Amino acid sequence: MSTRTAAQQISSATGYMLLRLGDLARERIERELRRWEISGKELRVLGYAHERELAQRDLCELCGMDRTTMVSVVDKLERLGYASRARSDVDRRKHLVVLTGRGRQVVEEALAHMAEVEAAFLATLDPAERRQLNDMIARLYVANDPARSASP
Amino acid sequence: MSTRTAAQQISSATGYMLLRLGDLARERIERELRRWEISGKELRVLGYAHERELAQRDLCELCGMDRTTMVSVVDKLERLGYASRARSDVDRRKHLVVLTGRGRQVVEEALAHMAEVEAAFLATLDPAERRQLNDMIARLYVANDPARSASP
DNA sequence: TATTGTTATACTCTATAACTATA
DNA sequence: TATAGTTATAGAGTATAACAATA
Repeated sequence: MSTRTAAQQISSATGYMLLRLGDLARERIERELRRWEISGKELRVLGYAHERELAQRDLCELCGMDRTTMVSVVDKLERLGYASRARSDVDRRKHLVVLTGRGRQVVEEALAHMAEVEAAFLATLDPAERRQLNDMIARLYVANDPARSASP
Repeated sequence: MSTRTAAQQISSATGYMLLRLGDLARERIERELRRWEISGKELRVLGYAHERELAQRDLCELCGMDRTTMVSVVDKLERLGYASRARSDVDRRKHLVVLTGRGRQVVEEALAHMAEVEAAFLATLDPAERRQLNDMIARLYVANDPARSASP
């Protein structure tokens, strides 16, 4: 039997620490992106729309987002002048999300900044540890992603 | 300049992978706790109340939770028969949260189960890697916790 | 008939403000 | 006057259902 209290068992569990560290990373990312008035979710949409012209429906699949949520995301990106909707000539039901020049600039600035923030976040680890961490996280994600293990 | 697309840069960032892995851990934890009809948040409250009789206000501080949120948590724990409120004799404003026998049983069952789930979650890592991961997560949390760096 | 996008609506989670009772 | 707890309410964030336009 354990000599630790229930609260200690919870606080020291790797799974719970992982969850809390993930929250810390999220909070940091969201805070840093405020200077461009966007959330992490919105940056992800901008990132996918940066290279190719994609319909809202495609962005929903890529970002794992509901189509009604996507409507409000694209509304906001239009309001900020980062993107605009363009009806597809091929299929007029589709609204392609096209980044503006400012939108492209925001993606590039934000990604450069996030790389700096990440370096600061990981500064307590040496380069070898950072590689190990990245590798372990990737393996854990693949091993535990319900989407991958869902009956194919 | 980078040869990777913006979307690739986002997806491969350690910070973002960490955030998503944390979400995966949270989803797994919440799913596994459903068999006792509780959330991770509620298990944390049960865990702290397991050893000592604490007032709702104390539990709020320990769990980083608002007092209005705590009211609904304790309401639910009472409804499930896992805890009950007892007015403090010392300070009759305070409601001590006292676990029932069933509540104690739930804490012990749930913690034992979560240890199994965690082992499965980390199964892709060997024991040395698991220790390294735990150590790195703890260091990253301390280094990046806003609560610790907030002007003392 | 199915799909894309939109709107209106509801639901969950959490926090703010106002209140009661105790100190 | 301040604190512990409660209630009512509001605010994000997201999802469901019904609808319009198009295929």
